[in-house]
Amino acid sequence: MSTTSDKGLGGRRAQAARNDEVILTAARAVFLDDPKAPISAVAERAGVGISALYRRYAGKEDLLRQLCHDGLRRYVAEAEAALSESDAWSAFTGFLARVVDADVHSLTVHLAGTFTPTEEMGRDAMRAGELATALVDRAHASGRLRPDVVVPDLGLLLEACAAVRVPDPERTRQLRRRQLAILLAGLSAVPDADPLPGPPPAVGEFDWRWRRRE
Amino acid sequence: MSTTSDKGLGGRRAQAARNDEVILTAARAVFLDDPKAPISAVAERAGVGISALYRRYAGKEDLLRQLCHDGLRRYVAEAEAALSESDAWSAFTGFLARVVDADVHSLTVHLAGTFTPTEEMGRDAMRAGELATALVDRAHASGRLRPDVVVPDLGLLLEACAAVRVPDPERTRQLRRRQLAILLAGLSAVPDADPLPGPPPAVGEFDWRWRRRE
DNA sequence: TAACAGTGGAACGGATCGTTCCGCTCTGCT
DNA sequence: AGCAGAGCGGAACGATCCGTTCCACTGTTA
Repeated sequence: MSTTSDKGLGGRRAQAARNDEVILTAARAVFLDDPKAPISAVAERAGVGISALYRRYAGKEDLLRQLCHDGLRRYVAEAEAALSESDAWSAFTGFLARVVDADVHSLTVHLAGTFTPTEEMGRDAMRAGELATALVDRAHASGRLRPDVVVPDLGLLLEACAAVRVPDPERTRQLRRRQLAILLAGLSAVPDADPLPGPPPAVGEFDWRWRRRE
Repeated sequence: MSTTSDKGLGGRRAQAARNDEVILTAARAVFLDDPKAPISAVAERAGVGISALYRRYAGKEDLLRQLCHDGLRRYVAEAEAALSESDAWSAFTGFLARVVDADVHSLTVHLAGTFTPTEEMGRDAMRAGELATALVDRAHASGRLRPDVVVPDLGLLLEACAAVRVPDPERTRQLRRRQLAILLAGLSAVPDADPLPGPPPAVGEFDWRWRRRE
């Protein structure tokens, strides 16, 4: 089919393959910064023309969906990795730190509602929920997590970290780690703590995010 | 000037005076929900025409500035009230709870950058900073606040609470209170705690929010 | 009853954005 | 060598949205 190998440094084909990644990276950066950024901003950031985008994706919605699904898969992968650790508490905290670092929350929740989800995404989201439950259960069993913490509290926690945002990405990461440390300290079991107030968040309370917006 | 008293139930004058409040309330609700909502959404929510808005404000920017300034004044007022309390820790936590409930953070930070600020706002912002410092200092002195917490951490904390958002306002308030409780537990001094990671946030690190955006 | 403050909402002009389209380049096969 | 076409850049188009202006109308005030 070609005289040069598919992965070789050859001309057009390799350039195209490289663009696949360049475009996805640019899209991630741009849409993390502003979920309703124009598609032209992605092309500009990637240093390619608009048609290079439309050759790969049917439209904006398609690109957004892919990005979101990637984030969801990352979440699932990190959760599975964490569940294979032996220490339940460090699995729990390590998982959260990695998810916060990768900005998975912005990729999933903040992009949700801007496209119609696929069935596979639904399945992955369900799997993510199961894994999160397992992680929280194990943390509870270890006695290090305060008992009145429920699974949906994780969503609130991730939202809180994702809300921290400064122009420099690396500095953003540092500040989020600090925020996470405070939250984890607040989530740690202590002997004579006041119970957390209000009805705890329920799983169904955040489904509205996935319904189509605007 | 009028046969009916200015505050009486008389016709047009009273209607206009009532609209002043109705419009401000609607604007607050709308722009809290979406900082870049169109001005027509405010009119619709208030149940008035667009000209009723333009009679009172020179333009969108003017309205946004007023809203933001009101939020800033509320912040200052709550801080002053808190500083007059005797118990430093309950002053600190009570202040945060009231500011979170009033959604002052969304009114100020999230609206900043959409208008050119006035000098008076600059002065009020400076005063707000001084009051926050006093509140944190007193909390430190009481020994209840962990020593490595700095003043700009308050901004991160408020951001984290403002990020919690569900369709129902009252439920949003409850969930934010829960989030605040977790964060305050994390901010409480405990004997053998790991120090908070990373370089602590600095005051100047968040000025960019007040510079004009887009 | 004349003047007018106050109002609703249509209409306008500018800006933005998703998508299409056309002409060009350079590759890879024959 | 030569050609078909994959891949690409970016101008152009049409739709939408939004801030602001404008005008006709209404009830009140003097």
